[in-house]
Amino acid sequence: MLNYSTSEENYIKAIYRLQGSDGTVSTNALANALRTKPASVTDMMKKLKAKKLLHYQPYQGFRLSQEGSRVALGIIRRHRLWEFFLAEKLRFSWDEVHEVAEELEHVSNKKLIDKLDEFLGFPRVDPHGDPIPDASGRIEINKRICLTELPLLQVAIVSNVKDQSSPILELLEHMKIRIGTKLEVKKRFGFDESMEIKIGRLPAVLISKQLAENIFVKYEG
Amino acid sequence: MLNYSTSEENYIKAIYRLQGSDGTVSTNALANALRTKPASVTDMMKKLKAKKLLHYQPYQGFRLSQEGSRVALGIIRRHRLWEFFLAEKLRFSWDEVHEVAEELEHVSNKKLIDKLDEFLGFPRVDPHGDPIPDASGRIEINKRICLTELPLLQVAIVSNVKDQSSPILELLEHMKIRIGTKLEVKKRFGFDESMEIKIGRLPAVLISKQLAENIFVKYEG
DNA sequence: ATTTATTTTTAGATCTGTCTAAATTTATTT
DNA sequence: AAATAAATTTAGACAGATCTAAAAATAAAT
Ligand SMILES: [Mn+2]
Ligand SMILES: [Mn+2]
Ligand SMILES: [Mn+2]
Ligand SMILES: [Mn+2]
Repeated sequence: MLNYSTSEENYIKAIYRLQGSDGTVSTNALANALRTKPASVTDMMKKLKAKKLLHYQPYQGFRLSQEGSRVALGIIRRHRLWEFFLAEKLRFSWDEVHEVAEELEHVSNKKLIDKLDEFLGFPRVDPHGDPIPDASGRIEINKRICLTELPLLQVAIVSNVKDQSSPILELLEHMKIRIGTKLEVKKRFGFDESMEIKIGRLPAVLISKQLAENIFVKYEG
Repeated sequence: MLNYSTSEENYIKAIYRLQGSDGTVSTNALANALRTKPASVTDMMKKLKAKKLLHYQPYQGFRLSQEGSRVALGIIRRHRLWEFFLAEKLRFSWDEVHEVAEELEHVSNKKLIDKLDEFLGFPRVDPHGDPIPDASGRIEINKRICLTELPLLQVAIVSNVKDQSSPILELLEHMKIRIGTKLEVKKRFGFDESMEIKIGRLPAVLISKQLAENIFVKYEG
């Protein structure tokens, strides 16, 4: 269990996110995600390769090694547990937690995190609906579908929101849509790809294509 | 409200501690406290002077400016609030909190700390009995005296323990002495400067000079 | 298959924080 | 008051992380 610098951790986490379920990540994509320059990425890739955290051949992109993925899941665990703590215990709103967790995630004391997990009651998802890896790095990969693909009249539960910024939160709160909300799509309109949805017994409302694209749902409770 | 690096913050905090109530701190003393080298201290002092955080003339030692003290109190506030959180909410023991707080203290988000303070119920002292500065940097300077100077038969309350390591905790727990414990000194023995103390209605016990020197008490409740 | 455009890497610089070894200043002794 | 000792600063080096500008490799277009 070596320790990695804040910078190394930010690179590892970004690669994990970009590579999805086993893709390869390019220098430019990573530089863009981290708001840094391609030359800096190449430098860091050499360092992380030397530490055996990723596979990398010059010009061929990179992907995390098994150890790299393990490290990434540890960072994501810390990030999401802190987000849960901030939202649940300190009453931060949904769009404020990410920024603070971005710093707290780098305090990597195993006991701290495991005790925090226990204190929080072993939460399964963070305030954005993203799953929290457990102490051994296991993460539940529940199959979510985008609201744009949910069959008509099929009841589903909001499990996740892609964009996690302040403006979308404002809209979702106004629409009374949050993680865990049950809803169904009544009708889709081809003209602007807007759709009419019904939440519980509330009157049906219309939501835009842009909003629907950011809402992910799952079946059952 | 500028932001300072972890390194700068560690220097500022150490100077604050060493200078006590307005003394001047020497290069060697600071190097020793931070387990670094005198040359590194001189380098950093130049930087902190340029940022107007301290007064410093070469060869003449240094002391924090008003702004430097303000920054120091902010760091101490964060440190002690996290220590309280770790002990009270995550059930860390007394000697474990410091190390973790040493890292958490550098996450300097004002809202995070003020919300944490509120969540914890605005605690006045950390798990070692040290006072916690409030949101505006005020800190209560309660006059504590060392157990070695407490007059005989004078009841007092344990308010603070100087050494905060694991071995002293073990001994204090065995003796049933903790922050808030009421006790009085029954007798002092010149031979080894040990003393007999009485805690509440428990039978009197003997404690060593070394232990007494690390216990600080205050009068009244 | 060349040429052109894009992506990626290298070369060289800068900034922070640290170190060792040498020089300088201040304090202490004789 | 000199000489010696101790404390402090300077000089020069190095590692981590970043950048700009130039070179090299790969991909796309003609
Ligand atoms: Mn981060
Ligand atoms: Mn999240
Ligand atoms: Mn620290
Ligand atoms: Mn403390």
